[in-house]
Amino acid sequence: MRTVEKALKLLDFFSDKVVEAGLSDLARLSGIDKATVLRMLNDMAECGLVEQNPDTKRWRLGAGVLRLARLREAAQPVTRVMTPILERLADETGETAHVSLVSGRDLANVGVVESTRANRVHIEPGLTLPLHATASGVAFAAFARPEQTERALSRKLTAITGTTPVTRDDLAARIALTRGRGYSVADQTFESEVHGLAMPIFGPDGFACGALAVAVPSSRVTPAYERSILAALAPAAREATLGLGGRLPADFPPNLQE
Amino acid sequence: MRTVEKALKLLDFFSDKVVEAGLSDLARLSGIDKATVLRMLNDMAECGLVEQNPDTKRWRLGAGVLRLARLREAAQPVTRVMTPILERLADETGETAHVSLVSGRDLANVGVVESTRANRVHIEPGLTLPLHATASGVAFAAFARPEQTERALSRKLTAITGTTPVTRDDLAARIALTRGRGYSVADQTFESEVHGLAMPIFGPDGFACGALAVAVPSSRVTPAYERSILAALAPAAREATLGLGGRLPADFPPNLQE
DNA sequence: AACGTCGGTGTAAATAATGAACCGATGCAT
DNA sequence: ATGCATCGGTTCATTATTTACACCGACGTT
Repeated sequence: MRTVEKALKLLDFFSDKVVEAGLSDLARLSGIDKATVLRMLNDMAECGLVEQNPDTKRWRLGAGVLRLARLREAAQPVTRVMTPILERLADETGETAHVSLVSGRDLANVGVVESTRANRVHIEPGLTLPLHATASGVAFAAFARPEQTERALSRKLTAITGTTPVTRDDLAARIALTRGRGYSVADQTFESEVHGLAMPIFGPDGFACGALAVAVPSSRVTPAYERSILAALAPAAREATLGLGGRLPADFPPNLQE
Repeated sequence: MRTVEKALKLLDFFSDKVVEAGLSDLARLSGIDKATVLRMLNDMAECGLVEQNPDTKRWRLGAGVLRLARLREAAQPVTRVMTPILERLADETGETAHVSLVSGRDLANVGVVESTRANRVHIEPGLTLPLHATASGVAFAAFARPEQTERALSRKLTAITGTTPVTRDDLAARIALTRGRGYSVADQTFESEVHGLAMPIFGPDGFACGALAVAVPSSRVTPAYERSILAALAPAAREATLGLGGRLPADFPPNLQE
Protein backbone atom coordinates (compact mmCIF):
# COMPACT_ATOMS: atom_id res chain seq x y z
CA MET A 1 0.00 0.00 0.00
CA ARG A 2 1.25 3.47 0.70
CA THR A 3 4.97 3.38 1.11
CA VAL A 4 5.31 6.38 3.38
CA GLU A 5 2.83 4.99 5.85
CA LYS A 6 4.50 1.62 5.89
CA ALA A 7 7.84 3.24 6.57
CA LEU A 8 6.50 5.36 9.40
CA LYS A 9 4.73 2.39 10.94
CA LEU A 10 8.18 0.94 11.52
CA LEU A 11 8.66 3.62 14.15
CA ASP A 12 5.78 2.18 16.15
CA PHE A 13 7.80 -0.93 16.91
CA PHE A 14 10.04 1.10 19.15
CA SER A 15 8.80 1.45 22.68
CA ASP A 16 9.81 1.97 26.24
CA LYS A 17 11.11 -1.59 26.26
CA VAL A 18 12.35 -1.97 22.69
CA VAL A 19 14.92 0.78 22.44
CA GLU A 20 16.88 -0.73 19.58
CA ALA A 21 15.86 -3.19 16.88
CA GLY A 22 17.75 -5.06 14.20
CA LEU A 23 16.90 -5.07 10.52
CA SER A 24 15.58 -8.61 10.59
CA ASP A 25 13.52 -7.90 13.70
CA LEU A 26 11.78 -5.01 12.00
CA ALA A 27 11.24 -6.98 8.82
CA ARG A 28 9.70 -9.81 10.79
CA LEU A 29 7.51 -7.62 12.93
CA SER A 30 6.23 -5.57 10.03
CA GLY A 31 5.93 -8.41 7.57
CA ILE A 32 7.83 -6.37 4.98
CA ASP A 33 10.80 -7.69 3.04
CA LYS A 34 14.22 -7.07 4.53
CA ALA A 35 15.47 -5.18 1.50
CA THR A 36 12.49 -2.86 1.61
CA VAL A 37 12.80 -2.25 5.32
CA LEU A 38 16.45 -1.42 4.92
CA ARG A 39 15.72 1.13 2.22
CA MET A 40 13.04 2.72 4.38
CA LEU A 41 15.33 2.87 7.39
CA ASN A 42 18.06 4.48 5.34
CA ASP A 43 15.59 7.02 4.01
CA MET A 44 14.40 7.83 7.51
CA ALA A 45 17.97 8.00 8.74
CA GLU A 46 18.76 10.65 6.14
CA CYS A 47 16.16 12.79 7.82
CA GLY A 48 17.24 11.93 11.35
CA LEU A 49 14.11 10.03 12.34
CA VAL A 50 16.16 6.94 13.06
CA GLU A 51 19.85 6.27 13.46
CA GLN A 52 21.99 3.18 13.33
CA ASN A 53 24.26 2.10 16.11
CA PRO A 54 27.52 1.83 14.18
CA ASP A 55 28.78 -1.01 16.34
CA THR A 56 25.75 -3.26 16.65
CA LYS A 57 24.13 -2.16 13.35
CA ARG A 58 20.86 -2.00 15.21
CA TRP A 59 18.43 0.88 14.73
CA ARG A 60 16.92 3.33 17.18
CA LEU A 61 14.99 6.58 17.13
CA GLY A 62 17.17 9.46 15.92
CA ALA A 63 17.95 12.93 17.15
CA GLY A 64 15.69 14.35 14.46
CA VAL A 65 12.63 13.51 16.54
CA LEU A 66 13.98 15.72 19.32
CA ARG A 67 14.41 18.52 16.83
CA LEU A 68 10.87 18.16 15.53
CA ALA A 69 9.50 18.02 19.04
CA ARG A 70 11.32 21.24 19.92
CA LEU A 71 9.84 22.90 16.86
CA ARG A 72 6.35 21.85 17.80
CA GLU A 73 6.90 22.80 21.40
CA ALA A 74 8.06 26.25 20.27
CA ALA A 75 4.87 26.63 18.25
CA GLN A 76 2.62 25.28 20.99
CA PRO A 77 4.17 24.59 24.39
CA VAL A 78 2.14 21.51 25.27
CA THR A 79 4.67 19.98 27.61
CA ARG A 80 5.42 23.24 29.36
CA VAL A 81 1.74 23.98 29.91
CA MET A 82 0.72 20.49 30.91
CA THR A 83 3.53 19.54 33.29
CA PRO A 84 2.42 21.74 36.22
CA ILE A 85 -1.20 20.76 35.67
CA LEU A 86 -0.29 17.09 35.77
CA GLU A 87 1.84 17.56 38.83
CA ARG A 88 -0.92 19.25 40.72
CA LEU A 89 -3.46 16.66 39.63
CA ALA A 90 -1.20 13.81 40.68
CA ASP A 91 -0.55 15.53 43.95
CA GLU A 92 -4.20 16.25 44.73
CA THR A 93 -5.40 12.78 43.82
CA GLY A 94 -2.35 10.84 44.93
CA GLU A 95 -2.67 8.87 41.69
CA THR A 96 -0.94 8.75 38.31
CA ALA A 97 -2.09 11.50 35.94
CA HIS A 98 -1.45 11.58 32.22
CA VAL A 99 -2.36 13.60 29.17
CA SER A 100 -2.73 12.45 25.57
CA LEU A 101 -3.37 14.20 22.28
CA VAL A 102 -4.90 12.92 19.09
CA SER A 103 -2.19 11.64 16.78
CA GLY A 104 -3.28 9.95 13.61
CA ARG A 105 -6.01 7.47 14.41
CA ASP A 106 -5.15 7.11 18.09
CA LEU A 107 -4.20 9.11 21.11
CA ALA A 108 -0.53 9.63 21.88
CA ASN A 109 0.56 9.93 25.46
CA VAL A 110 2.55 13.14 25.74
CA GLY A 111 2.87 13.59 29.49
CA VAL A 112 2.75 11.56 32.68
CA VAL A 113 3.24 12.30 36.36
CA GLU A 114 3.12 9.17 38.42
CA SER A 115 1.64 8.71 41.83
CA THR A 116 4.10 8.53 44.70
CA ARG A 117 2.31 5.63 46.36
CA ALA A 118 3.90 2.23 46.38
CA ASN A 119 0.88 0.67 44.71
CA ARG A 120 0.44 2.87 41.66
CA VAL A 121 -0.22 2.71 37.98
CA HIS A 122 2.78 2.98 35.73
CA ILE A 123 2.25 4.49 32.29
CA GLU A 124 4.96 4.03 29.68
CA PRO A 125 6.15 7.25 28.12
CA GLY A 126 5.13 7.56 24.51
CA LEU A 127 2.42 4.96 24.81
CA THR A 128 -0.24 4.88 22.11
CA LEU A 129 -3.76 4.64 23.49
CA PRO A 130 -6.47 2.97 21.39
CA LEU A 131 -9.61 5.08 21.34
CA HIS A 132 -12.04 2.32 22.21
CA ALA A 133 -10.11 0.69 25.04
CA THR A 134 -9.10 3.59 27.28
CA ALA A 135 -10.87 6.16 29.38
CA SER A 136 -8.90 8.87 27.56
CA GLY A 137 -9.94 7.49 24.18
CA VAL A 138 -13.63 7.39 25.02
CA ALA A 139 -13.52 10.87 26.57
CA PHE A 140 -11.89 12.13 23.38
CA ALA A 141 -14.22 10.28 21.02
CA ALA A 142 -17.27 11.56 22.88
CA PHE A 143 -16.39 15.18 22.21
CA ALA A 144 -14.31 14.99 19.04
CA ARG A 145 -15.29 16.17 15.58
CA PRO A 146 -18.06 13.94 14.24
CA GLU A 147 -15.78 12.44 11.54
CA GLN A 148 -13.31 11.35 14.17
CA THR A 149 -15.96 9.85 16.40
CA GLU A 150 -17.40 7.97 13.45
CA ARG A 151 -13.98 6.69 12.49
CA ALA A 152 -13.40 5.42 16.01
CA LEU A 153 -16.74 3.62 15.96
CA SER A 154 -16.31 2.02 12.56
CA ARG A 155 -12.90 0.55 13.21
CA LYS A 156 -12.29 -3.03 14.05
CA LEU A 157 -12.44 -3.06 17.85
CA THR A 158 -9.88 -5.49 19.18
CA ALA A 159 -10.24 -6.95 22.64
CA ILE A 160 -7.28 -6.11 24.84
CA THR A 161 -8.67 -7.36 28.12
CA GLY A 162 -11.82 -9.32 28.85
CA THR A 163 -13.82 -6.14 29.40
CA THR A 164 -12.71 -4.17 26.37
CA PRO A 165 -15.73 -3.09 24.33
CA VAL A 166 -15.61 -4.91 20.99
CA THR A 167 -18.94 -4.07 19.40
CA ARG A 168 -19.93 -0.79 17.88
CA ASP A 169 -23.02 -0.64 20.05
CA ASP A 170 -21.06 -1.14 23.25
CA LEU A 171 -18.61 1.61 22.38
CA ALA A 172 -21.39 3.90 21.18
CA ALA A 173 -23.17 3.43 24.51
CA ARG A 174 -20.04 4.31 26.45
CA ILE A 175 -19.57 7.39 24.30
CA ALA A 176 -23.17 8.44 24.83
CA LEU A 177 -22.83 7.98 28.57
CA THR A 178 -19.63 10.01 28.54
CA ARG A 179 -21.33 12.79 26.59
CA GLY A 180 -23.97 13.01 29.25
CA ARG A 181 -21.60 12.99 32.20
CA GLY A 182 -18.67 14.94 30.80
CA TYR A 183 -16.21 12.30 31.90
CA SER A 184 -15.46 8.69 31.03
CA VAL A 185 -14.76 5.63 33.12
CA ALA A 186 -12.81 2.62 31.92
CA ASP A 187 -12.62 -0.32 34.28
CA GLN A 188 -9.78 -2.59 33.17
CA THR A 189 -10.53 -2.20 29.46
CA PHE A 190 -6.88 -1.71 28.55
CA GLU A 191 -4.79 -3.07 31.40
CA SER A 192 -6.10 -5.41 34.02
CA GLU A 193 -6.41 -3.97 37.51
CA VAL A 194 -6.23 -0.43 36.18
CA HIS A 195 -9.21 1.88 36.45
CA GLY A 196 -9.23 5.04 34.36
CA LEU A 197 -11.11 8.32 34.68
CA ALA A 198 -10.77 10.86 31.90
CA MET A 199 -12.10 14.18 30.66
CA PRO A 200 -11.69 15.72 27.25
CA ILE A 201 -9.34 18.58 26.40
CA PHE A 202 -10.78 20.91 23.79
CA GLY A 203 -9.08 22.66 20.89
CA PRO A 204 -9.79 26.15 19.55
CA ASP A 205 -12.63 24.74 17.46
CA GLY A 206 -14.54 23.55 20.51
CA PHE A 207 -13.97 19.87 19.72
CA ALA A 208 -11.81 17.52 21.73
CA CYS A 209 -8.13 17.33 20.75
CA GLY A 210 -7.05 15.03 23.56
CA ALA A 211 -7.81 13.94 27.09
CA LEU A 212 -6.61 14.30 30.64
CA ALA A 213 -6.82 11.18 32.74
CA VAL A 214 -6.15 9.69 36.17
CA ALA A 215 -5.28 6.01 36.41
CA VAL A 216 -6.00 4.18 39.64
CA PRO A 217 -5.37 0.62 40.82
CA SER A 218 -8.74 -1.10 40.67
CA SER A 219 -8.41 -2.25 44.25
CA ARG A 220 -8.63 1.33 45.53
CA VAL A 221 -11.74 2.30 43.60
CA THR A 222 -14.94 3.15 45.46
CA PRO A 223 -17.75 5.48 44.42
CA ALA A 224 -16.61 8.08 46.94
CA TYR A 225 -12.99 7.80 45.79
CA GLU A 226 -14.09 8.26 42.19
CA ARG A 227 -15.99 11.40 43.14
CA SER A 228 -12.98 12.86 44.88
CA ILE A 229 -10.79 12.22 41.84
CA LEU A 230 -13.34 13.76 39.50
CA ALA A 231 -13.45 16.82 41.74
CA ALA A 232 -9.75 17.33 41.03
CA LEU A 233 -9.88 16.22 37.41
CA ALA A 234 -12.61 18.58 36.27
CA PRO A 235 -10.84 21.87 37.04
CA ALA A 236 -7.53 20.45 35.78
CA ALA A 237 -9.08 19.51 32.44
CA ARG A 238 -10.61 22.94 32.16
CA GLU A 239 -7.25 24.52 32.90
CA ALA A 240 -5.61 22.29 30.30
CA THR A 241 -8.05 23.35 27.61
CA LEU A 242 -7.55 27.01 28.36
CA GLY A 243 -3.80 26.68 28.76
CA LEU A 244 -3.46 25.08 25.34
CA GLY A 245 -5.52 27.82 23.73
CA GLY A 246 -8.67 25.77 23.42
CA ARG A 247 -12.28 26.72 23.89
CA LEU A 248 -14.81 24.90 26.06
CA PRO A 249 -18.19 24.24 24.44
CA ALA A 250 -20.99 26.29 26.00
CA ASP A 251 -22.72 23.18 27.33
CA PHE A 252 -19.66 21.67 28.98
CA PRO A 253 -19.53 20.20 31.52
CA PRO A 254 -23.08 18.89 31.07
CA ASN A 255 -24.17 18.25 34.66
CA LEU A 256 -21.31 18.07 37.08
CA GLN A 257 -23.48 18.24 40.17
CA GLU A 258 -25.09 14.89 39.50
CA MET B 1 13.55 9.69 -6.13
CA ARG B 2 12.83 7.88 -2.91
CA THR B 3 9.30 8.63 -1.85
CA VAL B 4 9.82 8.31 1.87
CA GLU B 5 12.66 10.77 1.85
CA LYS B 6 10.72 13.25 -0.22
CA ALA B 7 7.82 13.02 2.20
CA LEU B 8 9.99 13.53 5.26
CA LYS B 9 11.77 16.48 3.64
CA LEU B 10 8.43 18.23 3.75
CA LEU B 11 8.84 18.41 7.52
CA ASP B 12 11.94 20.55 7.06
CA PHE B 13 9.87 23.40 5.74
CA PHE B 14 8.43 23.91 9.18
CA SER B 15 10.48 26.13 11.41
CA ASP B 16 10.38 28.51 14.30
CA LYS B 17 8.78 31.05 11.99
CA VAL B 18 6.70 28.82 9.73
CA VAL B 19 4.44 27.05 12.18
CA GLU B 20 1.74 26.19 9.69
CA ALA B 21 1.84 25.76 5.93
CA GLY B 22 -0.78 25.26 3.27
CA LEU B 23 -0.82 22.48 0.74
CA SER B 24 0.13 24.77 -2.13
CA ASP B 25 2.92 26.35 -0.09
CA LEU B 26 4.49 22.97 0.53
CA ALA B 27 4.07 21.90 -3.08
CA ARG B 28 5.73 25.10 -4.27
CA LEU B 29 8.58 24.93 -1.77
CA SER B 30 9.32 21.29 -2.43
CA GLY B 31 8.76 21.36 -6.16
CA ILE B 32 6.50 18.32 -5.87
CA ASP B 33 3.06 18.11 -7.35
CA LYS B 34 0.15 19.13 -5.17
CA ALA B 35 -1.56 15.78 -5.46
CA THR B 36 1.57 13.99 -4.35
CA VAL B 37 2.20 16.33 -1.46
CA LEU B 38 -1.34 15.88 -0.25
CA ARG B 39 -1.03 12.14 -0.28
CA MET B 40 2.23 12.33 1.63
CA LEU B 41 0.75 14.68 4.20
CA ASN B 42 -2.22 12.39 4.70
CA ASP B 43 0.11 9.43 5.17
CA MET B 44 2.18 11.33 7.71
CA ALA B 45 -0.97 12.50 9.45
CA GLU B 46 -2.06 8.88 9.90
CA CYS B 47 1.07 8.40 11.95
CA GLY B 48 0.74 11.68 13.82
CA LEU B 49 3.81 13.35 12.35
CA VAL B 50 1.69 16.18 11.01
CA GLU B 51 -1.85 17.32 11.62
CA GLN B 52 -4.25 19.54 9.79
CA ASN B 53 -5.91 22.55 11.28
CA PRO B 54 -9.54 21.66 10.60
CA ASP B 55 -10.55 25.29 10.17
CA THR B 56 -7.77 26.70 8.01
CA LYS B 57 -6.87 23.38 6.35
CA ARG B 58 -3.24 24.27 6.90
CA TRP B 59 -0.72 21.74 8.15
CA ARG B 60 1.56 21.70 11.16
CA LEU B 61 3.73 19.26 13.07
CA GLY B 62 1.63 16.71 14.93
CA ALA B 63 1.53 15.33 18.44
CA GLY B 64 3.24 12.17 17.23
CA VAL B 65 6.59 13.93 17.22
CA LEU B 66 6.16 14.62 20.93
CA ARG B 67 5.45 10.97 21.50
CA LEU B 68 8.54 9.87 19.57
CA ALA B 69 10.68 12.40 21.38
CA ARG B 70 9.47 11.08 24.73
CA LEU B 71 10.35 7.57 23.67
CA ARG B 72 13.84 8.58 22.66
CA GLU B 73 14.25 10.66 25.79
CA ALA B 74 13.24 7.63 27.86
CA ALA B 75 15.89 5.56 26.11
CA GLN B 76 18.56 8.23 26.34
CA PRO B 77 17.76 11.37 28.34
CA VAL B 78 19.60 13.89 26.18
CA THR B 79 17.55 16.89 27.14
CA ARG B 80 17.58 16.06 30.82
CA VAL B 81 21.34 15.59 30.85
CA MET B 82 22.18 18.56 28.69
CA THR B 83 19.94 21.23 30.17
CA PRO B 84 21.92 21.78 33.38
CA ILE B 85 25.19 21.67 31.45
CA LEU B 86 23.93 24.29 29.03
CA GLU B 87 22.64 26.45 31.83
CA ARG B 88 25.93 26.41 33.61
CA LEU B 89 27.86 27.08 30.43
CA ALA B 90 25.62 30.00 29.52
CA ASP B 91 25.93 31.34 33.02
CA GLU B 92 29.71 31.04 33.19
CA THR B 93 30.29 32.57 29.78
CA GLY B 94 27.41 35.01 29.79
CA GLU B 95 26.74 33.91 26.20
CA THR B 96 24.28 31.69 24.37
CA ALA B 97 25.13 27.99 24.61
CA HIS B 98 23.65 25.26 22.45
CA VAL B 99 24.02 21.57 21.78
CA SER B 100 23.42 19.67 18.56
CA LEU B 101 23.44 16.01 17.59
CA VAL B 102 24.04 14.38 14.25
CA SER B 103 20.76 13.83 12.49
CA GLY B 104 20.91 12.51 8.97
CA ARG B 105 23.47 14.48 7.04
CA ASP B 106 23.45 17.52 9.30
CA LEU B 107 23.44 18.49 12.92
CA ALA B 108 20.14 19.08 14.65
CA ASN B 109 19.96 21.61 17.41
CA VAL B 110 18.43 19.89 20.42
CA GLY B 111 19.05 22.36 23.21
CA VAL B 112 19.69 26.05 23.73
CA VAL B 113 20.14 28.30 26.72
CA GLU B 114 20.40 31.92 25.70
CA SER B 115 22.59 34.56 27.20
CA THR B 116 20.86 37.05 29.46
CA ARG B 117 22.66 40.01 27.96
CA ALA B 118 20.78 42.49 25.84
CA ASN B 119 23.16 41.99 22.93
CA ARG B 120 23.11 38.23 22.51
CA VAL B 121 22.86 35.56 19.89
CA HIS B 122 19.45 34.04 19.37
CA ILE B 123 19.32 30.46 18.17
CA GLU B 124 16.07 29.14 16.81
CA PRO B 125 14.89 25.96 18.47
CA GLY B 126 15.06 22.99 16.15
CA LEU B 127 17.47 24.68 13.78
CA THR B 128 19.41 22.46 11.39
CA LEU B 129 23.11 23.28 11.26
CA PRO B 130 25.04 22.58 8.05
CA LEU B 131 28.28 20.80 8.83
CA HIS B 132 30.54 23.04 6.78
CA ALA B 133 29.18 26.38 7.84
CA THR B 134 29.03 26.20 11.62
CA ALA B 135 31.51 25.82 14.44
CA SER B 136 29.48 22.89 15.73
CA GLY B 137 29.51 21.22 12.33
CA VAL B 138 33.28 21.51 11.92
CA ALA B 139 33.91 20.32 15.47
CA PHE B 140 31.73 17.32 14.77
CA ALA B 141 33.23 16.58 11.35
CA ALA B 142 36.75 16.78 12.74
CA PHE B 143 36.13 13.95 15.19
CA ALA B 144 33.36 11.98 13.51
CA ARG B 145 33.62 8.54 11.94
CA PRO B 146 35.74 8.76 8.77
CA GLU B 147 32.75 8.04 6.48
CA GLN B 148 30.84 10.93 7.96
CA THR B 149 33.77 13.30 7.66
CA GLU B 150 34.26 12.26 4.06
CA ARG B 151 30.61 12.76 3.32
CA ALA B 152 30.74 16.25 4.78
CA LEU B 153 33.75 17.08 2.64
CA SER B 154 32.37 15.72 -0.60
CA ARG B 155 29.08 17.52 -0.44
CA LYS B 156 28.30 20.63 -2.41
CA LEU B 157 29.34 23.41 -0.03
CA THR B 158 26.91 26.27 -0.36
CA ALA B 159 27.92 29.76 0.69
CA ILE B 160 25.67 31.10 3.40
CA THR B 161 27.64 34.22 4.25
CA GLY B 162 30.64 35.75 2.52
CA THR B 163 33.07 33.83 4.72
CA THR B 164 31.46 30.36 4.52
CA PRO B 165 34.01 27.83 3.28
CA VAL B 166 32.92 26.63 -0.15
CA THR B 167 35.87 24.57 -1.34
CA ARG B 168 36.80 21.14 -0.15
CA ASP B 169 40.32 22.33 0.63
CA ASP B 170 39.12 25.21 2.75
CA LEU B 171 36.85 22.97 4.80
CA ALA B 172 39.52 20.27 5.07
CA ALA B 173 41.95 22.84 6.42
CA ARG B 174 39.48 23.98 9.03
CA ILE B 175 38.84 20.40 10.04
CA ALA B 176 42.59 19.70 10.30
CA LEU B 177 43.06 22.80 12.43
CA THR B 178 40.20 21.73 14.65
CA ARG B 179 41.68 18.26 15.05
CA GLY B 180 44.89 19.82 16.28
CA ARG B 181 43.26 22.21 18.71
CA GLY B 182 40.33 20.19 19.94
CA TYR B 183 37.89 23.01 19.28
CA SER B 184 36.59 24.87 16.26
CA VAL B 185 36.07 28.54 15.52
CA ALA B 186 33.60 29.88 13.00
CA ASP B 187 33.64 33.59 12.39
CA GLN B 188 30.40 34.59 10.69
CA THR B 189 30.28 31.55 8.45
CA PHE B 190 26.61 30.91 9.09
CA GLU B 191 25.12 34.12 10.40
CA SER B 192 26.73 37.50 10.03
CA GLU B 193 27.99 39.08 13.25
CA VAL B 194 27.90 35.73 15.02
CA HIS B 195 31.08 34.07 16.19
CA GLY B 196 30.96 30.42 17.18
CA LEU B 197 33.20 28.25 19.34
CA ALA B 198 32.49 24.54 19.51
CA MET B 199 33.84 21.28 20.85
CA PRO B 200 32.81 17.76 19.90
CA ILE B 201 30.65 15.47 22.02
CA PHE B 202 31.68 11.84 21.72
CA GLY B 203 29.55 8.73 21.55
CA PRO B 204 30.30 5.33 23.10
CA ASP B 205 32.40 4.44 20.06
CA GLY B 206 34.84 7.29 20.67
CA PHE B 207 33.70 9.23 17.62
CA ALA B 208 31.83 12.51 17.68
CA CYS B 209 28.05 12.30 17.79
CA GLY B 210 27.39 16.01 18.16
CA ALA B 211 28.83 19.26 19.41
CA LEU B 212 28.56 21.73 22.22
CA ALA B 213 28.92 25.36 21.23
CA VAL B 214 28.91 28.93 22.47
CA ALA B 215 27.73 31.66 20.13
CA VAL B 216 29.00 35.20 20.67
CA PRO B 217 28.25 38.52 18.97
CA SER B 218 31.31 39.21 16.80
CA SER B 219 31.69 42.66 18.31
CA ARG B 220 32.58 41.18 21.69
CA VAL B 221 35.24 38.79 20.44
CA THR B 222 38.85 39.28 21.50
CA PRO B 223 41.59 36.65 21.88
CA ALA B 224 41.35 36.88 25.66
CA TYR B 225 37.56 36.58 25.58
CA GLU B 226 37.82 33.52 23.36
CA ARG B 227 40.21 31.93 25.82
CA SER B 228 37.87 32.53 28.73
CA ILE B 229 34.99 30.95 26.84
CA LEU B 230 37.05 27.93 25.89
CA ALA B 231 38.02 27.50 29.52
CA ALA B 232 34.34 27.02 30.33
CA LEU B 233 33.49 25.10 27.17
CA ALA B 234 36.12 22.38 27.55
CA PRO B 235 34.94 20.92 30.85
CA ALA B 236 31.31 21.30 29.80
CA ALA B 237 31.92 19.32 26.61
CA ARG B 238 33.70 16.66 28.60
CA GLU B 239 30.81 16.48 31.01
CA ALA B 240 28.37 16.24 28.12
CA THR B 241 30.21 13.30 26.60
CA LEU B 242 30.29 11.44 29.89
CA GLY B 243 26.71 12.36 30.78
CA LEU B 244 25.41 10.95 27.50
CA GLY B 245 27.32 7.74 28.00
CA GLY B 246 30.10 8.55 25.55
CA ARG B 247 33.79 7.87 25.71
CA LEU B 248 36.55 10.42 25.15
CA PRO B 249 39.36 9.33 22.83
CA ALA B 250 42.64 8.82 24.67
CA ASP B 251 44.29 11.70 22.83
CA PHE B 252 41.57 14.23 23.48
CA PRO B 253 41.86 17.08 24.03
CA PRO B 254 45.08 17.27 21.96
CA ASN B 255 46.85 20.24 23.53
CA LEU B 256 44.62 22.42 25.58
CA GLN B 257 47.43 24.35 27.16
CA GLU B 258 48.42 26.01 23.90
C1' DA C 1 33.11 -28.13 9.73
C1' DA C 2 28.29 -27.51 9.22
C1' DC C 3 24.49 -24.73 10.18
C1' DG C 4 21.66 -20.65 11.19
C1' DT C 5 21.24 -15.90 11.29
C1' DC C 6 22.86 -11.59 10.72
C1' DG C 7 23.19 -7.06 7.61
C1' DG C 8 23.39 -5.95 3.09
C1' DT C 9 23.25 -6.13 -2.42
C1' DG C 10 21.58 -6.78 -7.24
C1' DT C 11 18.09 -8.03 -10.32
C1' DA C 12 13.70 -8.40 -13.17
C1' DA C 13 8.79 -7.96 -12.41
C1' DA C 14 4.94 -5.45 -10.86
C1' DT C 15 2.86 -2.30 -8.16
C1' DA C 16 2.36 2.06 -6.34
C1' DA C 17 3.71 6.92 -7.18
C1' DT C 18 3.07 10.52 -10.31
C1' DG C 19 1.34 14.94 -12.54
C1' DA C 20 -1.77 17.14 -15.69
C1' DA C 21 -6.36 18.38 -16.08
C1' DC C 22 -10.29 19.41 -13.62
C1' DC C 23 -13.60 20.69 -9.71
C1' DG C 24 -16.06 23.77 -6.51
C1' DA C 25 -15.16 27.26 -2.97
C1' DT C 26 -13.12 31.34 -1.46
C1' DG C 27 -10.96 35.88 -1.61
C1' DC C 28 -9.79 40.03 -4.05
C1' DA C 29 -9.49 43.19 -7.13
C1' DT C 30 -11.98 45.99 -10.51
C1' DA D 1 -21.78 42.31 -9.40
C1' DT D 2 -18.03 40.38 -12.26
C1' DG D 3 -13.96 38.48 -13.49
C1' DC D 4 -9.72 36.57 -12.01
C1' DA D 5 -6.54 34.10 -9.20
C1' DT D 6 -5.72 30.80 -5.80
C1' DC D 7 -7.09 27.69 -2.57
C1' DG D 8 -7.69 22.44 -1.15
C1' DG D 9 -8.88 18.39 -3.17
C1' DT D 10 -10.04 14.48 -6.83
C1' DT D 11 -9.44 11.65 -10.85
C1' DC D 12 -6.92 8.67 -13.95
C1' DA D 13 -3.64 7.06 -17.59
C1' DT D 14 1.34 6.78 -17.71
C1' DT D 15 5.53 5.42 -15.86
C1' DA D 16 9.03 5.23 -12.75
C1' DT D 17 9.61 3.49 -8.28
C1' DT D 18 9.13 0.04 -5.15
C1' DT D 19 9.25 -4.67 -4.37
C1' DA D 20 10.63 -9.52 -3.45
C1' DC D 21 13.59 -13.20 -4.49
C1' DA D 22 17.92 -15.04 -4.63
C1' DC D 23 22.39 -14.35 -3.26
C1' DC D 24 26.59 -12.65 -0.66
C1' DG D 25 30.15 -12.61 3.07
C1' DA D 26 30.55 -12.34 8.11
C1' DC D 27 29.70 -13.93 12.52
C1' DG D 28 28.37 -17.31 16.39
C1' DT D 29 26.91 -21.89 17.81
C1' DT D 30 26.87 -26.50 17.79
